[in-house]
Amino acid sequence: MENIEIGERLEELADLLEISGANPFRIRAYRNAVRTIRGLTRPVKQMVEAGEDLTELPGIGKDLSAHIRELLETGELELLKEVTAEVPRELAILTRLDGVGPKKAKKLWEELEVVTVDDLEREVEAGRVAELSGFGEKSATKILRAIQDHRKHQGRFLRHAAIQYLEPLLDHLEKAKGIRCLEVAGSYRRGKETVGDIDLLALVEGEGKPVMEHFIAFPGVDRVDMAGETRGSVVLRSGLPVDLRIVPEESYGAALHYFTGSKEHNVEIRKRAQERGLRISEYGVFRVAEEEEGEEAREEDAGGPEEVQEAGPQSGERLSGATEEEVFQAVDLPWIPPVLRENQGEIQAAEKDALPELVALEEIRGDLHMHTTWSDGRDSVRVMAEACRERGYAYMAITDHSQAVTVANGLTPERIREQWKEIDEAREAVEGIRIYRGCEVDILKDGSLDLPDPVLEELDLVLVAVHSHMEMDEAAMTRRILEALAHPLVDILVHPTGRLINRREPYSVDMEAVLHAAKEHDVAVEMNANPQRLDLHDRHLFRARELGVRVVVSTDAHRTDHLSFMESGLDQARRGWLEAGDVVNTLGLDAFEAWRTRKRG
DNA sequence: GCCGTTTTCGGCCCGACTGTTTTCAGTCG
Repeated sequence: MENIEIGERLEELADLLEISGANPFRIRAYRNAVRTIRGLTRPVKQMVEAGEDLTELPGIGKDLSAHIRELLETGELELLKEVTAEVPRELAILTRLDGVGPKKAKKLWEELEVVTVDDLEREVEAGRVAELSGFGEKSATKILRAIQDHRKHQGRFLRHAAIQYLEPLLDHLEKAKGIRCLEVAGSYRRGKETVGDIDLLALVEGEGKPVMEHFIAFPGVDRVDMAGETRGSVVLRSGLPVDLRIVPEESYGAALHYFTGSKEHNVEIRKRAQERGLRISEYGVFRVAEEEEGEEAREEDAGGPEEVQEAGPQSGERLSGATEEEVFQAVDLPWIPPVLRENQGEIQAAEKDALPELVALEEIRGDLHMHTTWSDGRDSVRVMAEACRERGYAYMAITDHSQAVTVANGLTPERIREQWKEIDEAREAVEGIRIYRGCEVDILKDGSLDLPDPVLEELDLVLVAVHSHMEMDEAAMTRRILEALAHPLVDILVHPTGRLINRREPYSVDMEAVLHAAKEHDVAVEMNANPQRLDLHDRHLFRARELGVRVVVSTDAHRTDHLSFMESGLDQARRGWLEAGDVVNTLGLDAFEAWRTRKRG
């Protein structure tokens, strides 16, 4: 069983325990464990086989370690069976609906025997939900809307798409009176490949209310979910939910940190604050007042009308919070880049002053994956070369498809030789950039390559990829790819998992084995920057780095404007903690030339 | 259920907003 599946089972367990009313802290413990499992770069299975003690992992103690072992050994979990005997499994799905949490799901089930989303819709329409105590007309309407949203919008938004929907709103908001600063926080700022919603932060001078009114008056707003003094929430016509938070100057850094998240990172930071007698909220960093610490006990003891200072959000002595640096400083840490804030080791690394120096766009010296009119690209070799030179690259590779990819007009040995003439012409015409003859060679079903060795030998750079028979089982697919990696002329494995975000799942392949093979055969793996792909995933990149596998960040451009995908690719690379030294195409021309010819005598 | 410069008990991040309530529970991020 893989980490993902272990995480799913434990999460389901947590959901169901929550509905059944278990101790909230116990539930939190399960969720913490799920996070730990999901954040691991190695299969738990492997750790257990190697005799490692799982209780060494954060948030995993005796019980959870036993649960995980049970899942690995039997594929099942006794506790989960016991809980599902009491609470139907499907109820966990209901809590994914906006506005429906564990308490409401339980009530709907107990009072109306609602189990599925369809049941719920029927009961709402029959008017029975509105009659339940604790519910009402508004709740019922909200649930109905949540059901529609749930059906319409299963997946998250591609980051790339979200910013396009968002830009007109940003233009609109900047015209609001009193706005001094506007920033996108949330998972967008952390560089995530997809976003569920957009969190906007506005620094406002004076009253926040007019800004909130301006926000909800944006013509592209489809509906307003809420609009308070400091927080508002709308859904745009594109379906993109947008939250706006309005904060004063002295809180700006604390708010930016808080609304950037991740939630898990924030929890850790706040725990650290607590250990230091501080309280961090979106308002700033505060020293916890004496009265506050002993508050509970005092209330019980005295019980009188005595005036006790309210423990409001801004009580206690404000220490800082205007900048993010101040927030980190309060808990004795250096500023941590947003892309790392996932509580996956960045806090420990920051403590030891060992944060990575993340790879930057200025360090990229070439793009090694792109298509032209010779296969399925829009632009000619020469036009692509000029565009790459325009970006300041020192080198580039033309890598059209090979013959097996017929839908993309892949190149036969004869046609690729013709293409080389055109590449020669471009070399003459476009100065100041080295143009390599490459090819994205198909990995055939049996793991052999789609072009004969004599052709491969004449290429400057050999990329390999899977484009067909993606339904193979994991063992077969892994064998197929390992076979290709072992070929002595292969340089780069491109889009290694084949996923298309929200559209096609990765093919089943043992990525751990692939990365080990890449290391063994000195093959680089690609971070494909196409926004639909972003393949490899950040966890795999992290693992590649751990194993010392080289990574290439390339765009897979099919036209000149796709060359700008490099930016999104680097976001993903940074989320995988990559430094320039991990990325082959940061090498200068000479060093890259040395790498490129490492296998070519 | 986990964890420990509070170490085997007693804690566990913090606040906004809504709807259904008469002072707050539930949900969300």
